[in-house]
Amino acid sequence: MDVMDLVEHLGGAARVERFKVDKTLFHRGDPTRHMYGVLDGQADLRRITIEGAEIIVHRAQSGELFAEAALFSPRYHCDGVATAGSKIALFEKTALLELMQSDGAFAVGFCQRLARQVQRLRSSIELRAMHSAEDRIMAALSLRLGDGETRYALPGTWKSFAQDIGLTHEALYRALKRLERSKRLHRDGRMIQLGV
Amino acid sequence: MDVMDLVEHLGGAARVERFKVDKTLFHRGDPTRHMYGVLDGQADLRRITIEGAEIIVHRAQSGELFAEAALFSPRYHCDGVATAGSKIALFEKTALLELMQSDGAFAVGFCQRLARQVQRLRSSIELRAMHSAEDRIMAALSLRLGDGETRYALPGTWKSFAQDIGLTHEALYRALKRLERSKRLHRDGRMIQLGV
DNA sequence: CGTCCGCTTGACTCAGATCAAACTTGGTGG
DNA sequence: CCACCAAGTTTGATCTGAGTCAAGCGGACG
Repeated sequence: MDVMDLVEHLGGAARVERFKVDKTLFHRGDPTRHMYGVLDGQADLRRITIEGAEIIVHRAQSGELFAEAALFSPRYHCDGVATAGSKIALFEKTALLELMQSDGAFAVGFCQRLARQVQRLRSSIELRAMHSAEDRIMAALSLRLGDGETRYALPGTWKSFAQDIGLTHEALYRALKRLERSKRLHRDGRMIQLGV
Repeated sequence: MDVMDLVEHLGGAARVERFKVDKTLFHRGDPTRHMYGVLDGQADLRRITIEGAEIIVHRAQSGELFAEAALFSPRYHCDGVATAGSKIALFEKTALLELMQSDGAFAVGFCQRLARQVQRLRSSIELRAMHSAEDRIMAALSLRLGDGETRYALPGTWKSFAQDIGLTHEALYRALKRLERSKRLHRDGRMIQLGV
């Protein structure tokens, strides 16, 4: 179930809008009306600390839902802001909850989506607990590999991979070079060959 | 909805067992029968990398569910191991899915639980993107504070707080001292007073 | 053709990890 | 009630590796 499936499922209770950079989607404290899904672009959930600094609670990329928690809270507890020109889907909270109540299959599908999210996020956290860049890269790749596989095609750029695993691109490139020198990994463009 | 609520909801399809340290709950590749909830103790989800190293995909603490993804997968893709003497609830996958299908309110409640998880995990990741220990501490505390509050009672030990935010306890204590010296925070045991 | 962006490498810095050690605190059991 | 042990707390010294700033290369795309 991807974001567009959700839009179709909800029919009139969902709509797609375009937002310009820095356009605010909702403010902290507003009553919750919508859950959102990024179709294209990027959006941030932000909060202001006591000291006035801004912290990013979540940066949603294309294909991600965000503000799911709004479904279960009467008010937003963060600000939502488009951080690029973005195409974003708005899902009416009440309609979504009703659909979940009444349509068992839909509810299961939605849970599945959330469960996968949880799984990905947890492994991402444990990954970041590894201090060595080399270990982090090897672990991240191992997680993406399925079942005895030893080759992997990077879906995005190396730079975005660096972000995914919480490294600067410089640190990534250097660690990759060390891994290649010690024959733990070989790469050709975006094809990666583990071990040898 | 906490773990014990789930046990009651599921009746005969849930049971509670005790596991000794290093007792394996399930192996990677086994057909999925259960989702789990830690009542007491600790359990790890682990995978072995190509190079034979063990990576921890998730460490579940008391009160947490784990292996939710098992609900939607025919086989476990990690090993599950108790890392302490633990009391763990086992929920039958099929019963859970059926209940979710047929009982709308239950499905919504389960989604709520997952949504909160997602929310917490995301903010935890963004938190770890902050490089300075002081910023990390202040941001973490700000997130735990609700709405104009300025005092906070730490639920666990400082050491466990350090783990939560991805610092060593030494780094935490030092940063706390700096924060106190610069009057950005005051603490008395486990009571924390922000700003002043 | 020029610009943007991903890629790559270099030099430097510093904050947090690591190892070590002392002290408090709380709980257990005799 | 006290001895004792485990765990949390606190401080010190040292080191390392990722962040940062800087700069050059090359391919894609308008």
